[in-house]
Amino acid sequence: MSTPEPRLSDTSYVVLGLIARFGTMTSYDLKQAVAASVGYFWSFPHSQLYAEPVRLAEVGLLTEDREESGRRRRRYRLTADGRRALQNWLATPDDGRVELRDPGLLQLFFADLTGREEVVSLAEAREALHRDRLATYERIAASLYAGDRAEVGNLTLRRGLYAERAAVRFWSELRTELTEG
Amino acid sequence: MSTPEPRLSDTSYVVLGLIARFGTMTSYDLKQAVAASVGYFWSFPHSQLYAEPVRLAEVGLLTEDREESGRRRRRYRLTADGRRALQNWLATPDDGRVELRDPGLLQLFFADLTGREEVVSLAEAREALHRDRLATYERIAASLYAGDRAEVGNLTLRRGLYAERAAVRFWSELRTELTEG
DNA sequence: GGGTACATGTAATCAGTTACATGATTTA
DNA sequence: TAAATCATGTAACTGATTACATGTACCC
Repeated sequence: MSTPEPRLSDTSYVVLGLIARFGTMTSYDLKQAVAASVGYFWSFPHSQLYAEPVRLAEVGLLTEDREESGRRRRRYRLTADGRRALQNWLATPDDGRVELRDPGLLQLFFADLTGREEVVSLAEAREALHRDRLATYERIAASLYAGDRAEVGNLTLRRGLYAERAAVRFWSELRTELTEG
Repeated sequence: MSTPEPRLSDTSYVVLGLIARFGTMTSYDLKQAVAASVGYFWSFPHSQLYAEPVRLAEVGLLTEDREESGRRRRRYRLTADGRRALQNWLATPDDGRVELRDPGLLQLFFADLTGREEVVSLAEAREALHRDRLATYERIAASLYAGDRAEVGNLTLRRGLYAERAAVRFWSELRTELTEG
């Protein structure tokens, strides 16, 4: 209670969580881990994965331990406070907004300001994009399919599958309606 | 080609698009319009709806015309350049990232660091949230249902319906699996 | 041994958020 | 006529994005 309650963002929790999971990480490790997992639905540039741990170390949620030799990497670990902050966050369902941020949807929202042509190619492009992502997720799922379906690692992936299927359905329906209508 | 190609964000296009649609708008009008439509899937604080048009006016995509009397409101209109910029954007399918930003999903991603209890209440909370939103969208859809299903105004709403249904399915399945498994 | 890609970081800028502030209008 | 709420705006801050910079390893 002595420190003035540092404000933690979702980004902070990504960092804390990954370090909690893997024990010790450099910023580059974080970058890799993000790219291979959360990055699919929660991405940010790697520069944040350098800046954020520094902040977290400043407020005592991480320890920073810099190599003396060669690359002088900074290795981060969780402190007791860090673990507490993380548990605390995990224990209370976040009521933050869920947002489907899709520039394509924004364009569709303004479809009335443009021609049918443009909307058709928008729908085509977006359908293709989501089919791609769906395929990617399905490949990943297949490769994981030794394990239990409800295993945690698979859960966010499953969420991705559902979301992508909905997206494909939407855009392809739209395309059909526009070209056959 | 004389001006140095102002960088336009998605926010810029929301502003340009709404002004294109309605002709003349104050920042407050924008705020209202956003809250009632795009805001559902692309939100930002009202302060940006004051700041952004100022920038757009500076780079010549809007004209600003300030009331002399009483409230001295700024009324914005599209310039020819503004319309061109907008058409231009609409004519090229944006290849920007689609992201499902959901803090709850982030928590789920770190479910391995916590107990089953916490995950259950997370799933319950999220299921409830999405059922709510689904209900809202369904009410809106019902009230619009005089018109054609494929009418543009309804399209982003339909997208919302699909997305919310997928979300409800996901979280309620998860809850079931966790409590019955 | 020169090029290319990976690894690691910093700096500057800019957009987004929070917070504050106050005038106008309605309502109790 | 006081309180509450709507309307309108600005300022300060901070987090995110872009861009730059350079070291190290590997590949041809």
